[in-house]
Amino acid sequence: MPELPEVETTCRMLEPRLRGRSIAGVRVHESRLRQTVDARALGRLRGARVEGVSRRAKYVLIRLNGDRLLVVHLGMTGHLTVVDPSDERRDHEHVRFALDDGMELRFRDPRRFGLITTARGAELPDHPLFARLGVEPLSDAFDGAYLRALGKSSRRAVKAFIMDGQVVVGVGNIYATESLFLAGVRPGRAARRLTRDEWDRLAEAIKSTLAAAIRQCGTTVNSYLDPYGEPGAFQNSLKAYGRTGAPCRACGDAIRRRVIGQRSSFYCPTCQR
DNA sequence: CGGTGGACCTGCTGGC
DNA sequence: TGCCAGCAGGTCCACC
Repeated sequence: MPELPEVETTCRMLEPRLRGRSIAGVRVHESRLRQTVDARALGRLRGARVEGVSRRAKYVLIRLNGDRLLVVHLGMTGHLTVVDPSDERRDHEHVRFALDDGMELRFRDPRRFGLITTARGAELPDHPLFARLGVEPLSDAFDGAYLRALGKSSRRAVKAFIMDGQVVVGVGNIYATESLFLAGVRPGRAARRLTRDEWDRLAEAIKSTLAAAIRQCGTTVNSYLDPYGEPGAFQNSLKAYGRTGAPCRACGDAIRRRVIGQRSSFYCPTCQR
């Protein structure tokens, strides 16, 4: 499900429900996620107080007192919610945290591509999950010059290049597809063939697409739901993703589908060069 | 070294 | 109705 806008939405909605709360108990029902869940490490968080909720790449960082972090990655189908403990536990609700206000934070993930672990804030820069991550696309460090510096000698398809988390984080299949449409660049172009102008347009397209999707609380094409159980709205604004054969909203030509790097890609053969 | 292909999972959809 | 193939928002690792 989740790319940067969905993770950002999840963080923003969790923050007011978690900040100031303490963890009263932890239950792990299924530990076989992307990484095996360390139930003892999670259990040591009992008594910890939530200071805030933030995001790095597609990781949710629940910041706790004492420089501790509860780190959650939603994978493809992960979901965090705060519910009443009397709500019947659903299939695939793998971890539950009792909170001191009587509510419960639950992590649900049918495909189990997500992960949930602990870390120290100070160690994040050297942490194996975080050490090699690229720049945040909404930061000033990310622009056309940055993309070009890394991509100008790469033979990879530009779509695979911008989905590489060591280059820029948070850009998954939907937003890579939409950003390339907005920039007018075909997804299969070799990165090193892009012009300076195209790199500039692509960086700006990534920023504006992600920002617009955050304003719409993310994209729900399959299963994504925010912590209140509500879908996003950006699926109504998609111009290319999932629109095989449908008319391009700009020129009317039929949108095409092509697989690049084992991922479905969609583009307009007229608007994208 | 850069780049690709497969692996990890469950669930849904569409065709027969 | 049942069965099967193909598809799904992510990441990691082995291999060329």
